[in-house]
Amino acid sequence: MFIHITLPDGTRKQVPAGYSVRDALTATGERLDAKVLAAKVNGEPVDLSRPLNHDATIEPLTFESAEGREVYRHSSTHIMAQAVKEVFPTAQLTIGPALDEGFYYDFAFERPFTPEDLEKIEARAKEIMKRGLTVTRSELSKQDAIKFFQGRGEAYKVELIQGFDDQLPISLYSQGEFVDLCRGPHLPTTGHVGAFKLLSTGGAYWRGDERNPMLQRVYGTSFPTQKELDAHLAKLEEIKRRDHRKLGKELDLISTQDEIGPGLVLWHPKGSLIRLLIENFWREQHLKDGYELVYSPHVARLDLWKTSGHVDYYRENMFATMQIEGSEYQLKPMNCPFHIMIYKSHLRSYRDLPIRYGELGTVYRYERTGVLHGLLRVRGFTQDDAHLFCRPDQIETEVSRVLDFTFFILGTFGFTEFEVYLSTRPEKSVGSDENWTLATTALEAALKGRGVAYQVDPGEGVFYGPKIDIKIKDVLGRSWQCSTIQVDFNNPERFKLAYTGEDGKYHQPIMIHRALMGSIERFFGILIEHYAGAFPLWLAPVQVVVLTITDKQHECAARIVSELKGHGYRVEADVRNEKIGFKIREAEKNKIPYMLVVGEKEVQSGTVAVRGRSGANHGTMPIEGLLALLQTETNQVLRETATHSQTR
RNA sequence: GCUGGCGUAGCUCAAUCGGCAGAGCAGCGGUUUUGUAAACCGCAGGUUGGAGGUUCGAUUCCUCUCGCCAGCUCCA
Repeated sequence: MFIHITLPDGTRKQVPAGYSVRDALTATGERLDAKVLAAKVNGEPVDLSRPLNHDATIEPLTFESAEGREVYRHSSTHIMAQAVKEVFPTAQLTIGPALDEGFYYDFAFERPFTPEDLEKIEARAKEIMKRGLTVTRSELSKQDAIKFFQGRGEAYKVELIQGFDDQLPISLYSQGEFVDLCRGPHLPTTGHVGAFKLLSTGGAYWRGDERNPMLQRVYGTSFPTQKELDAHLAKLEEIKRRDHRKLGKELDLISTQDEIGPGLVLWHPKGSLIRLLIENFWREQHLKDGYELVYSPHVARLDLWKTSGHVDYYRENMFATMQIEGSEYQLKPMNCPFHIMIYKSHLRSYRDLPIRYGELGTVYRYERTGVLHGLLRVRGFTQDDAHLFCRPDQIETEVSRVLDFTFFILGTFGFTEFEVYLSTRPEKSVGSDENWTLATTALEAALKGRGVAYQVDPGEGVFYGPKIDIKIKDVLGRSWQCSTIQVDFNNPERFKLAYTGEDGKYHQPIMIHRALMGSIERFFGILIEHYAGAFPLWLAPVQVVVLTITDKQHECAARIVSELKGHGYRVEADVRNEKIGFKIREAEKNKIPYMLVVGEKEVQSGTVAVRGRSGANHGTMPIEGLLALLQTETNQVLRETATHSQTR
């Protein structure tokens, strides 16, 4: 009996039934490309050794595809698990999946793995790769599989299998003495992994639940070649080099201090200046975009948060209340109730809507100590918050506006790639089906209307309404959650918000919560890493530094500084009794965009020698030339701003 | 919060077995007047995160506590 197979290029072949994928691919004498790791048969990833019994389309998988990499890393983690079992026979297997850039495996073991253990495991894993063991798949009934793993003392595997469907066979993969429960597929042999490295260890709860026992997780990664592995390791180094905690300290931008408390940030003058520039830009653009800016207090009566529902839904993340003159007050975890109260301060007409209140509002949230992280996760932070009050029929337009505005604001900071998620109704939620459908449809329509590609996150919405989350991609390709746009019908109800309609009757407005940068602290942390501390000219705390060769140029330097200051630039002069190399080194370390070297020659000719950050030589020019250079660079931001305003 | 690791000068790091706490950079004082990423000499800088304990003696060992780091969980 013969079957027909179809390849991605449209080629069709006839091969005997029972041929393996590999045989089918090479049936007409072709050589199997060494890069082929596994294959997708009728869309399902399978081993190359899988027998084919029916007509099928076959798509070979290589490391180039995400699915191919997953197979590769999955086999890599099996190799690591085998190494662990060989070196530490008492370790029990649990689970070990592939990740986007590597893999991990969780083991139940009596103690944490040490760096020395890691070396031993890695050495053994490499030896297993050299052995080139054939990886074979087998199937057992659920009962037999349980017996098999019980016999091997793998209690966690037994527990996993017990949760599986009784009817379906359980697949196992073995290589040498090592056998693991696994869906597969896998590489043909352990020799197919080229370059392999273990990276770190850490604790992880069994099934991710903190009530369960702590397992020992080992992270690693693998690539076909050492060169690719080295490139990946270099990227990890680059991430370390850009760490905002390190750069924030080195550049004297921010600090956190024990005496003040964890997750509470001090903004030093240079960090504050950058923040001021960001905030000024933010305010200007919001005013242009039809927002009204407001301020609200940092504490308020607890009753306010009872009304808003935060006491019921958010208490775990709130600081403790304080007793003032017999009533309870609460440090604010959110800005929305205040904006609502401004809305409520007088009657609103349908003609007033939409109303857009924006605030750089500082909130305080109690976060568990273990989650705090530099600027990215803190306990006191400022949200670039806004609340839009609108009629149901205005949701779509408002969301469209916000989308445009978001991409514009984030684009100004050099973020041009985004991941957009639409989160729909979760199980625990309030509100009518009509409202949920209305809001979700409006969000979807807005996304489609702006031509934004998005993914749906089912059930990931907030309890009070659906939302759009926007993640930005930084220069290293990492994604960061910043922007969120959330529809809310709960708070208008809780606070009894109303507007007078055309019909003279009261109607309930819809609220939209939105933040673009999310939190200024977090956004700043991301910016530091995105720019590696080398802020663009318009954000650099010091834009230009004048470096004198000898003290004969002091006067000239002072003149240049005052002239540039007159044009609004942030300039300093370094007239210390130091060699020019020393001054340049320091300016480089401070990542100052432009250095003006002024010596006898420049004084004579009335010019400056312009050196850009990282050594760029712009040559010698008169001050006017420099001003033109600076202006061109800052104007770029302004021009884009103007373009956005025109489209409004 | 949980598991593990780590807290020494402003910063980066030393200190053998429990035996006088040290270096580089930064700072300050001098010398040097210098041409594109570190001139030279000197001075000063510390209750070794905090509290308790063991010991003749603790940076070192033990207990507690605060903070940081990695991971888990959670999230702007």
